[in-house]
Amino acid sequence: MADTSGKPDSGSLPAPDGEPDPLAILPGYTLRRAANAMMAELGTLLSEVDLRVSEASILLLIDGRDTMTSSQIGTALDIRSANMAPLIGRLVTRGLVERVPLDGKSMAIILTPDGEATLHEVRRITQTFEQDLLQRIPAEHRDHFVPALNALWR
Amino acid sequence: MADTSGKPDSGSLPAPDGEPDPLAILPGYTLRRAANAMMAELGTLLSEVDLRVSEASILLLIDGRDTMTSSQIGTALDIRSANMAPLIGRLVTRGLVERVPLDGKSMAIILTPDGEATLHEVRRITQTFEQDLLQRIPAEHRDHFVPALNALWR
DNA sequence: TGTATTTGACTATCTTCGATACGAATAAGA
DNA sequence: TCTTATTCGTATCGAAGATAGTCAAATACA
Repeated sequence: MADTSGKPDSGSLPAPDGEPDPLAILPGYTLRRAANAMMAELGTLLSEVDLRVSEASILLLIDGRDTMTSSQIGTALDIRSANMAPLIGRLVTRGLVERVPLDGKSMAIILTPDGEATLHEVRRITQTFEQDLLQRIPAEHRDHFVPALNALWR
Repeated sequence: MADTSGKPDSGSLPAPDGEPDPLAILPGYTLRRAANAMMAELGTLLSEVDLRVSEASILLLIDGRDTMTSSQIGTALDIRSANMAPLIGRLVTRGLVERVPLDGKSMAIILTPDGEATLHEVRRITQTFEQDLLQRIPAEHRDHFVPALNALWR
């Protein structure tokens, strides 16, 4: 930082400020950087309720549904059933959801009262987060954001 | 952000076809899904040259520069130095880059001839990928995509 | 009805990515 | 010289995602 640093900084070295990241014009690269930055931020916010992004997503998804199985949740969120098991397991251990037998093979994953209370906090956190995210996007681009993203995976 | 006044949403029926993901209107969620989908796709494409996305990014970044240290690369790509070490190590092992002493402490990471040849393949792959990505976005949203994303992290 | 296939939940294990914590060597400053 | 900074690197951890495969229940069908 200090201009007296021993860094050679010879004439051939591009100035740190004058040389923009040449990758920043690549849509895929900016998509990755933006998603990483936003998910890191959301993760920090959600640490307040000791939940990870994927866990919070599950709570948001199953709210108001009482017959969603773990495999249906996995299909909706694109999480393999092998990865759903420990995910649901942790939520069960924490008393946020419970498994209710549907037919002897399938289990419905439903919110407990504690889960509903936590979900309330999750909604508060995510709504603030989503609002802030949109606010950072210049107004003229804002309405194009979600439709453009949805075209990439839906 | 939920549009409570919008569509009746078919009531309580969890119809397999008619039940859209209620999270799909959340900007942060769509950002994550789109980025995951795109990076998985790019990863598949780059497996042709046996490189991961982060490794290809490094090659693209250091091309034409001969005094970039591993810490400068890490700063540019937002990769911790602890994670840079094995990343560079693998590229060195594969003969794509080499470490050149700058001043006895710092090492410049530069492309080898093999690295330049591989970079040529990487450019071909990523250019096709980036073009395809943009093509998937409806034309009226396309020009807003990169500016909106850049507002989130730059 | 009886057999075969599919499905749902789960375990174990592997890979990638990112983050800390720490150690060694060099450079810079008191 | 001694101390502090920085740089590079190690070891290790955690989250997320993927494969392979077990087991039992549900379903399809001859």
